[in-house]
Amino acid sequence: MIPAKKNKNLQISLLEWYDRAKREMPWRKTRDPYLIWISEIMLQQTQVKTVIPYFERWVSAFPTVRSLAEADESRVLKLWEGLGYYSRARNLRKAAQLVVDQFDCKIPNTLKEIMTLPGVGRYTAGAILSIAYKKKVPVLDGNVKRILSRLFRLAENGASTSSQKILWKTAEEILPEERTGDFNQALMELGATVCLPSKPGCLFCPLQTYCEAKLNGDQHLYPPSKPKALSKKIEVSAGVIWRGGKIYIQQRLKDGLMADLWEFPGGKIEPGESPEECLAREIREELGVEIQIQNKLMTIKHSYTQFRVTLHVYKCRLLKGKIKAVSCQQWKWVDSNLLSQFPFPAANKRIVDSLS
DNA sequence: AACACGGGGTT
DNA sequence: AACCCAGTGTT
Repeated sequence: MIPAKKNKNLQISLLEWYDRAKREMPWRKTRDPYLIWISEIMLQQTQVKTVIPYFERWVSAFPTVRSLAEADESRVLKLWEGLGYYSRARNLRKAAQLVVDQFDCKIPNTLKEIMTLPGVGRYTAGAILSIAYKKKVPVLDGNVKRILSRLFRLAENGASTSSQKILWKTAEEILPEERTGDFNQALMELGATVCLPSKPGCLFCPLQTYCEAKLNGDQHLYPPSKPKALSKKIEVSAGVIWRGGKIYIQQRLKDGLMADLWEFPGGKIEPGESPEECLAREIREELGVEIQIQNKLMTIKHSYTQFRVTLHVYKCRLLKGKIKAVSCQQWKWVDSNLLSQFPFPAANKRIVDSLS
């Protein structure tokens, strides 16, 4: 809980700052729910500067919900051209038709109803209700998350569901009774112009005397950075080749990634290739033999620093050919209960564990 | 909870 | 080049 007095003072300071420092934006000259709605959709993941010309053109082309509802989709998309996330435009048109048909041409003014419109999630719903209808409803976007995290030293970055929940709750608690729409916009404005992600301008911040992170001098620690996105995903096949009670393994080259470790043969699945096709190809290329795939043993997901690997593991046997391994230091046929003596990379280790 | 969706700005 | 951004819908 936020102490009532602190909350009140903080609200006053922020609103004073907003009145003084807010930037001019076309949608700040209106309280038409339709126009507020359009602006909020356009502003999703899109910067103000980019949105302004699109908004102006849109208002001229579709000044009312009805004009949008009656427009051809191709014309709507043409106006959106270059703005990205095109489903926003398609949803906007669909939602406009819903508003005309089911809500008597009026943008709904309750959270429950407005969120039935395609493209309107909790953020957008909160923005429209608070700005256009003066309802006391919070918003939570990237800016507000960052500010709340710093203001209350919340170790939340919004990554998990529970973290989201805490942030929404806080966004609600902090809300003033009056001027809720301005207050919400003020939070976002502060996040966009002062409380920046990397270099927060605390010296110019109207909330500097309330901000727990600033008071502790550790504002740079909030919000805690999200775990690095595991950008690249790769799919790999590996084969457990049995011959007379023994299993084939090979030792990786002495340089490079996971040097000198042992592994099961296999490789990366190429586009359009099935895991089985991949395995047969890789073994043909690396060992010079043909194999028969008997059955799938397991699927392993494993994260490396730079990759997230899905490893498809198959039990196989040799069909024909004599093994002559390339791109490995040496190879061995090993009794399954001796496999664990050899060092394997983590993902391969899980195959070993299942075999012994 | 992870992912796709897009383009532009920042580091 | 990676990361971030006034998010939402789908799986």
